[in-house]
Amino acid sequence: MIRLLLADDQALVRGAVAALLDLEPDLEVVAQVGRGDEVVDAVREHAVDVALLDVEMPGLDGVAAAAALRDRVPSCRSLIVTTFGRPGYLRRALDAGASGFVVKDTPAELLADAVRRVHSGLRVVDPDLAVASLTVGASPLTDREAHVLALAADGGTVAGIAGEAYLSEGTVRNYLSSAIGKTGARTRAEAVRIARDNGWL
Amino acid sequence: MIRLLLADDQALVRGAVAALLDLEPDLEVVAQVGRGDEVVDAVREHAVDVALLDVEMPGLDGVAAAAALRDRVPSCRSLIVTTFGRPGYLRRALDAGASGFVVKDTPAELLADAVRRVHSGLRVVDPDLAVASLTVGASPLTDREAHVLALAADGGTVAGIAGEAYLSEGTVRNYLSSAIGKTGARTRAEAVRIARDNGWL
DNA sequence: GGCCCGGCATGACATCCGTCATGGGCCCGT
DNA sequence: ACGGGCCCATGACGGATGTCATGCCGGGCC
Repeated sequence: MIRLLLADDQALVRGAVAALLDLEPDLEVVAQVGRGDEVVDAVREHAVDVALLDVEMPGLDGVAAAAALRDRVPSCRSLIVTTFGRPGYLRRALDAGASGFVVKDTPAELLADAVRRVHSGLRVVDPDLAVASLTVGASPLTDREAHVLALAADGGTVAGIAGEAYLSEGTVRNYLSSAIGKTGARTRAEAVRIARDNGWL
Repeated sequence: MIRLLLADDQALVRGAVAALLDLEPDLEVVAQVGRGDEVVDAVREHAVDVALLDVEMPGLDGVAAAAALRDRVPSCRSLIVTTFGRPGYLRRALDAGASGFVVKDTPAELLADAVRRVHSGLRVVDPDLAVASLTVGASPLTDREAHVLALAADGGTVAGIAGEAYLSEGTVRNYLSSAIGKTGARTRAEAVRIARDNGWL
């Protein structure tokens, strides 16, 4: 009997996936959480074998939760199950010690198999996404560039970003210009979009 | 026996919700589609009583699918089930003849009840969202303003937007300026974000 | 020790953007 | 018929933005 934890901020999806996996005779959902920072405690308490983690979650995102599990509960394997198949997500997930990466586009029948494979020590990776990840490559952005770009994401002005980041306005503009150049964008907003789509945020 | 259709672009979610609802003795999922423009045909073919529609779908969005159902298969009721609880979505969904509106944050146990209520002719609306919808009000944006703002969403330059919309650059700037003013934003990017969050796209 | 890269900053410049005034055409309600 | 709202456009102005050159500091790496 494989003991599972579900982490997803959407209660409906959580419950539905639980119903789906409980149909399998060898799988058992023993815990559900809606926040990333509740994962480690729940995994410990319920002796979880495999944790299914969404990426977009409040508190702690799924990739960070996978890293926390690797460090603090190494007996539990992580399977990332996410809406967005962004190349950067896959890379970071594997770096964080996740054993698998599945997008929510995949047919429901394959999820149980993915869980079993992860539990048996195999790696499960969406093949299309693996190719995309190799094609796109790692993020060309520097830490500060990514940070400033993230601050620019909600549409603030340069002065506002400079205030939030405790930087000079000129420096902010330099970072933005650099990020625009590296992403091949023509506007700061386009750079934000490209970086988002690639998972470089 | 209530006959259901599921429309969601994420196959995994579709299958999971189907598993969840098939647990109920009086509910039966008889069709699943991944595109909005396949809804009407599937509803007709399988004599569906209630259609569960996601908003974000390729082909035709869930709200438009609900409107199509109202016009062409009035015997079938629509229940919008969506990720984003945006006030404008609710308003447009009700205008399109949907009988219910549920966000994916709600507990899984309530979904079956929502389906039953919709089937019996009642309206089901998330109460928090109803309040937000009244507070926020309808979109202050004009058709063209919304259109131009949507084109600006992916970070293009004014010239690019003007080209796509067959408008003068000055006109584009006027519409953007007007949209910025109406949304209370300080930047075009911020106006895009606000309009998105409110479902004014 | 030299070299490169990243973080941080300043200054200057051309361009783009947001705003405002103004005008014309169209349709709708009264 | 008049007013008002939306659609489309032009022109001008100030400020914001993107780019470039340049500089200083610190930490790896050969």
